[in-house]
Amino acid sequence: MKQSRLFTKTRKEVPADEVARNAQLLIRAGYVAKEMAGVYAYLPLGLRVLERIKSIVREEMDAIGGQELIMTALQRKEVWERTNRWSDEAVDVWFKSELKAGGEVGFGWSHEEPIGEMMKSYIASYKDLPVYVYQFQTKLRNELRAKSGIMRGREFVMKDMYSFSVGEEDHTAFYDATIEAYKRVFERVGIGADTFVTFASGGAFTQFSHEFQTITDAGEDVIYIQREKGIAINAEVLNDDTLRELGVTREELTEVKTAEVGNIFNFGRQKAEDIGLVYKNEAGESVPVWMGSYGIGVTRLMGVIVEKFADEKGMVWPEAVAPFPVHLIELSGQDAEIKEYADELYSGFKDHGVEVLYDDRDARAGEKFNDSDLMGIPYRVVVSRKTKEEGKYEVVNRRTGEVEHLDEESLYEKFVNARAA
RNA sequence: CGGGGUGUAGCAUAAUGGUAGUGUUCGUGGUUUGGGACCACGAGGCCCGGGUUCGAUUCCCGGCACCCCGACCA
Repeated sequence: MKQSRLFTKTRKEVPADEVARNAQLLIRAGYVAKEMAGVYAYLPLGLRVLERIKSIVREEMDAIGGQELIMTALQRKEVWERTNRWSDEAVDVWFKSELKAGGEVGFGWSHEEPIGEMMKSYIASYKDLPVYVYQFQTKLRNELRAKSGIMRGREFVMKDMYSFSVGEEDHTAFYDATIEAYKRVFERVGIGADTFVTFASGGAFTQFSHEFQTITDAGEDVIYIQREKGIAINAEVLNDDTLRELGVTREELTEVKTAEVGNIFNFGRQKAEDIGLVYKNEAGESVPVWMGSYGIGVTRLMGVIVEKFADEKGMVWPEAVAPFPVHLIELSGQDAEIKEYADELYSGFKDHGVEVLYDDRDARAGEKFNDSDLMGIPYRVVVSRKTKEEGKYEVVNRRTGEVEHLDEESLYEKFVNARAA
């Protein structure tokens, strides 16, 4: 993509109404635009990152048998009344509205009730199970206070998956498979080393739920970790009973600040019983389905990635989620010959299937370099009079600053299929 | 929801009871060209409603928005 055609621009000034580093950088670099408190639009560069993350999540969910669908944003009041979660006392983040034809609707802050309700139409027998479905959807939550940029908004994208199983054994197997799939997701997007499967409060159905917590000062949670044993405990459930249960002592735990990037809940049979989702077993008896719910905050994950890797110059995207793998910069000045030379390389990248953001703007080197640093594309390829005379292109690693000089073929080789690896 | 703070140009900011200055951005011209270069000219602004006042961007009241701390976050 030619940067001269990109409608977004960078800015030097930090927005006065943002304290969160992720929002400051994403806005300055033109990845997102703030619509209102806690609500952000995703612009072309930001959308690319979001889609990169989604495709990784999608691959891993598909790999464990997930089937993608998309539920509705508008939800029926009756469905939530059935589980006593329509009232604002029970759920304090509801957005609600009225139908002109009469009656009330809610804006989806979660989808476990509606999806369970819908599944009644498709699950009748043990032969219909298991079913694993997931979606990427915008959730709307009427938070009293939005904060932390895109890490905690009133509108955000979440991947939520729901499992429907016949018995505890199948249910637990899938629950465990999801933990592994989530680990792969966080590994692939680059935060695996600092992301912990964390014991957290379990809600009504089980003693614990599992959260995926990533170490970052920008987070809102506090957890205690024991790296060697791979154990992490949310501060909210840290007590003597928990410690004994998990076989750790308080002394060996380290306190860290984290952001919750994923969580999984085991509903047992309770949820299905509440909503009346039953199947006939082999004996012909009606039995509630075993259910689980599994979430990944996609936009929050993007924010966490920004927070974790940004340096003083701007963002630094891991290759797997970067909007482009390569930022091509031409420093032709008024030199038409160099411009043409750079254009050819741009075409060459396209011919090799490498997605490139090409800074073809009539701008000075400093401006282009600063913008490039801010945008955080993993590799910068520079074309100038100097590189033409040398017969090699300059390749700079955004994260390490390491510089290579490659000829055209080595350059293509470096980036072709780089993302598959 | 409790407490606190702020609303001035696209962005970031200053001053002011007598209609506002700077930086950046943007436009034009020129000199430049490997880290936001320089010069000239130009464009662009006081959140909304009410009150006090001869006169309000400024003071007062209300609203709205935004930010911070806390609470909340199945």
